[in-house]
Amino acid sequence: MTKKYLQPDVTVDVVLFMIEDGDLKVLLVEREHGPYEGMRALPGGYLHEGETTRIAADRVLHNKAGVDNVYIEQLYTFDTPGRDPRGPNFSISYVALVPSPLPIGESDDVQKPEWFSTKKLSKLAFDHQEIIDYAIERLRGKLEYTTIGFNALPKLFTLSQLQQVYEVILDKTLDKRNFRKKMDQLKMIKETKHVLSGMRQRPAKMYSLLAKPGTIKNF
Amino acid sequence: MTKKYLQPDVTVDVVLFMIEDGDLKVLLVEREHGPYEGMRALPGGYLHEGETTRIAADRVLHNKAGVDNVYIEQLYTFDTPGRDPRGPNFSISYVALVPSPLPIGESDDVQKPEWFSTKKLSKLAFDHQEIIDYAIERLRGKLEYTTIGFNALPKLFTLSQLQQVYEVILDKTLDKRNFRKKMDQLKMIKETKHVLSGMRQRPAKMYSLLAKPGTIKNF
DNA sequence: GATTATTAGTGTACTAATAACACTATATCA
DNA sequence: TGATATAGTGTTATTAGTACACTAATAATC
Repeated sequence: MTKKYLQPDVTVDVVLFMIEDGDLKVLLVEREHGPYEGMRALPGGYLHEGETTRIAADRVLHNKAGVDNVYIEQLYTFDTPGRDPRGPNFSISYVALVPSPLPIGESDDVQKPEWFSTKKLSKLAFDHQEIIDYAIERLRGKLEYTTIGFNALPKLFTLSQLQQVYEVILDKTLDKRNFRKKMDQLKMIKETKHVLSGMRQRPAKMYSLLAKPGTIKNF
Repeated sequence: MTKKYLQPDVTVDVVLFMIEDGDLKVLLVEREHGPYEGMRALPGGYLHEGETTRIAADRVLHNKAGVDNVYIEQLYTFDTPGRDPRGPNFSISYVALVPSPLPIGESDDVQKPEWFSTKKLSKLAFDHQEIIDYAIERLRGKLEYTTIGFNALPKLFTLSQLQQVYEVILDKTLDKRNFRKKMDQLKMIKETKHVLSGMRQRPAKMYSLLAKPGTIKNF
């Protein structure tokens, strides 16, 4: 094919969220060279030959955060002209939500990935702030009608932990009794015989999700 | 930049919906050559130099359907390997919803665009059936919490027409009185002094949308 | 071992939203 | 003028959402 049409560079960027210390945090790396050197950016990179964007996103998550098999979905394709000063570039972005505490060790990547509160971010490289804002919006939307929120927790969790996931993502406090009533009538979680104890307070019952995360609707 | 990374061809495909005869219809063209020759496909094409995907989508709509300034939003980026037998190809897809009856004349494009009911489609080129299915899903989702549905109607419309938009997209019948009550309490439309008459029945009051389509939430 | 601090866990009453349901009004057509 | 077709209109019952305060069980402290 003769080059009559635009063939942009394709990068894949991942907005990886985690909930920690009652805060919604996002994983950022430091740019080592090129445009925006020294600034914080979303973990990402060029698409390799033979890769789908989904596989590239998995690779980025594995290399930068040391996580595998996490919830991930395609977010949006950003193609504003000039978003990369080097030339035409599309960012196919993905959102992911991983459990806290992280089950796997940190990565040995050189770009020092770090978690930052989404509430106080300094100026980021490229249009990555815009991408993060859009990702938060998507996360909030999906929280209302899917089981996406459970991805922020390990397999066994307490109702207080679950409520905190909702509170942090929606950025508002919820009533404890109403929240539990809702969870009860949705019949999506089941009590286990485990308790979370040793925490200077009454031990909490632990629950598990009945269906696969991300599938059930009608919250 | 040396070619170490994948630079796929980028096509933009548009899922253009319209409601006609109580049916959700999608605009398809006939492929004149290349793979899937003679089969029906979504209107689309390669991205030109200097174009954003959004501008390319507008161009496709203008050329294939003769419509401008319609509601349109990015849907998804499809990149399954082998989706185009000619080589690596990304389809950045858009969904659009246009009013019926169409305010503008048909296009003079050679690919004879035609409207087809989404309920009975023959086998389509590429993964376009998958794209349409996903577009319908998105349309249904957005109908619940945005004013996207109003884009299927002209500026003045009757409540029965509006209800039909909801019924056709959601593929279920709605109760007339409950629908009107809901519209009333949402305070998003206002009565005009126009009526739609000449239709072998009692003339219907015409209404207009108060806010900009696509913006308001909380349906 | 008694006291304190901390979070877990529970029910009721009020309000708002949704769902089910049938008849009259006004035009066109024959 | 009678038939037909769609417009337009309220009430009741059910379900979901919201507001709100105390007791329970543990760890930590003295």
